[in-house]
Amino acid sequence: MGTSQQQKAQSRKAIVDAAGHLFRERGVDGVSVAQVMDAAGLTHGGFPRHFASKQELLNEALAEAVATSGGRVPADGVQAFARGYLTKQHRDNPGNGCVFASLGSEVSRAPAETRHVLSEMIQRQVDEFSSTGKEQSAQAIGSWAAMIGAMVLARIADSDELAEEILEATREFVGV
Amino acid sequence: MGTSQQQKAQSRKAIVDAAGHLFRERGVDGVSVAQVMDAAGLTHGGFPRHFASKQELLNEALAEAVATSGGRVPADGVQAFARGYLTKQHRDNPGNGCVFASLGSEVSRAPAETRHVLSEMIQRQVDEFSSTGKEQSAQAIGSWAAMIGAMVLARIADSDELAEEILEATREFVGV
DNA sequence: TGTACATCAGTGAACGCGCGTTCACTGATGTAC
DNA sequence: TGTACATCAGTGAACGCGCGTTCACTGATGTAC
Repeated sequence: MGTSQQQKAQSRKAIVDAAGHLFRERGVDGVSVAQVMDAAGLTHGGFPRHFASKQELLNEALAEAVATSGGRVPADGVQAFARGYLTKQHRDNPGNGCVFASLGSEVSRAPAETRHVLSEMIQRQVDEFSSTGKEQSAQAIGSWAAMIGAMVLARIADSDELAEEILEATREFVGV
Repeated sequence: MGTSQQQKAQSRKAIVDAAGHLFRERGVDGVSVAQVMDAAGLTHGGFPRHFASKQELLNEALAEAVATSGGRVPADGVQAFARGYLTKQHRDNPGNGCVFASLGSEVSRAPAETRHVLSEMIQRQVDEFSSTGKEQSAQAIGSWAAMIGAMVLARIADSDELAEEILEATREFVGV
């Protein structure tokens, strides 16, 4: 089964998309390359035609996931962003949500290259916040951190009441 | 090599302690049972004399780790707690630090029993905060979430400057 | 206090299993003439 | 426009490896008498 260059690009995109969603849902170690390929509609043997290793796929999937989900917080609209972030909808759908909340503790132990990809995205976010002045910047960074921590706690909580209590308190705390 | 009941209790404690530290340092999937046993000064074959599975050890190690590290935040001293939490010292020593920052995203996907152990500890913490009144409680929960999120971000950051910037901003945000 | 014996913590080899990765093969793509 | 051929995306079987777990064995513990 040969395939055109266009089809190859589509396959690659399907693999990155599937990986981005599955990794956030089940963790990097909780998803095999074969499962990612299966979700992309392919068999696992074709994987090396697109990526040298699972690690390389992870780097790309994370960059893509941060870019296309709530990875970027507008400096002048942190509170509006928080309103959408601190929700049951987000809590129950990690696959489409914030990478730092779903994979944060895992990627802090990832190889240097993977950490670097995310570190640069954090740097860019902090820089954007910084452009608004020192005090506003601390407010924005602190609120961002609170959102991430609250989502982590809300997802560990095994009762909806407790999860909602945490999200509600954090909404109030960041001024939503 | 037979061993007394007292020695068995010591071995069990050594295993739980080693697991608590290693899991926080390298992640649950990043540490094998054999490595935990080795760190406890034993060989892996003796593991089933103490725990039915790695899962069961994880439950106990997490409970112990939360109890003996910064798992419990005093309701009337959140800011004092934050001062010790939001430090380079804590960032560089996950093995002794906050379980939610080092394993938060992993355990949100753990089996029900594991999540339950941690969920109860979160509930107890939230309840303690709640005893201080509604507005103070939201402040405390929000600050706690901000500490956890900030530590996650600071650990992903691959430059000390960026990490310090995040910790400093969050210190300011929570009023330290 | 001694002696015989059952218990069981700990050892080290072995187990099956799923993983990331490799590879011979296939057949459509798309270029050369 | 046709024809011959090299390329290579994708398939499916196979690879070595580390994992959690199991097990026969050992010898000190500590009880029964």
